Amino acid sequence: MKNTKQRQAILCLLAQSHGPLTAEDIFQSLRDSCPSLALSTVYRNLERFCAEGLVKKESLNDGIIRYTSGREHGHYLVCTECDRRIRLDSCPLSEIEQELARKTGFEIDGHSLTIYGKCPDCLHRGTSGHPSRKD
Amino acid sequence: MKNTKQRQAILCLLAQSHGPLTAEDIFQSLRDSCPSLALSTVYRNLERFCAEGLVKKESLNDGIIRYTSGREHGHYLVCTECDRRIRLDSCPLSEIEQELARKTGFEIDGHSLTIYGKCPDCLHRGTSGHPSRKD
DNA sequence: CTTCTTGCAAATAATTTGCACTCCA
DNA sequence: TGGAGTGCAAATTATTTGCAAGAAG
Repeated sequence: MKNTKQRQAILCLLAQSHGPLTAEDIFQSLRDSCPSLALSTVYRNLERFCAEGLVKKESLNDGIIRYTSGREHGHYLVCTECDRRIRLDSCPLSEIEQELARKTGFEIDGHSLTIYGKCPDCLHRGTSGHPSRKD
Repeated sequence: MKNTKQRQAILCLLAQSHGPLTAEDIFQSLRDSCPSLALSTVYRNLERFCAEGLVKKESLNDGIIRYTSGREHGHYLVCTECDRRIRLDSCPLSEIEQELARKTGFEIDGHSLTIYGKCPDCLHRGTSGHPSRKD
């Protein structure tokens, strides 16, 4: 895989980001540092990075794909009101996966786990809180 | 919420389905039994059902939203080659969620968990197997 | 009747693709 | 220099919306 400014910029941005980013997020963020960058290049490279395992896709049930730096294997507790996220550090699934592989004959590649809820702030604000997120 | 043919048909289909369905899936499946049905009606009702808690959304990282009958709380082991799914019956997360709620003050609403891998058939067929699924 | 729903068509939004040109190795 | 990579614009695909006509309570 060739090394280009665009690829560096995208990977670098993802590595520095604290949460998952959409293709559009990345495109906008790189406007300044890489003005000629095309949105299609972002998509193409993200797809490529996924194939190489450098980056992971996720989609939080709103149909929009978000990408995270590959090392960033993590699970989140996300607030359905304000989208605030808390990273969960423990991953209780490795044993389960081994068991599952034995039972089913699958070769397990990975998993996605997200827990949804309402954060304390949004709870106290009542259910009629401001709509800071679409879904 | 008024009771219409369309709504019955959609809910009924979801209840009988073994796996999550896309809006398009539902639209196609109901072609015969409900010829005048519009795709936008499917979307509108699915959205409505989600709001009422009758149906749940999920998205398997391909950016396409799938819907399942509400009771159908389940987790899947899905093959990344052929999309075959195996339902997992145990859900090891309830304890974890309780712990999490105590620690973070979140009110936990639910979670999504999907485990990815390659099923025995696709493994034996080699990695260059037929592309039966996009992602 | 009156309001909630639907169907249709047109509008968005997200993502992909074709192709000529550019730039890394 | 040659082929992988890019930008642009156009094409798809998924989803949403406006509005007049239809059906449920």
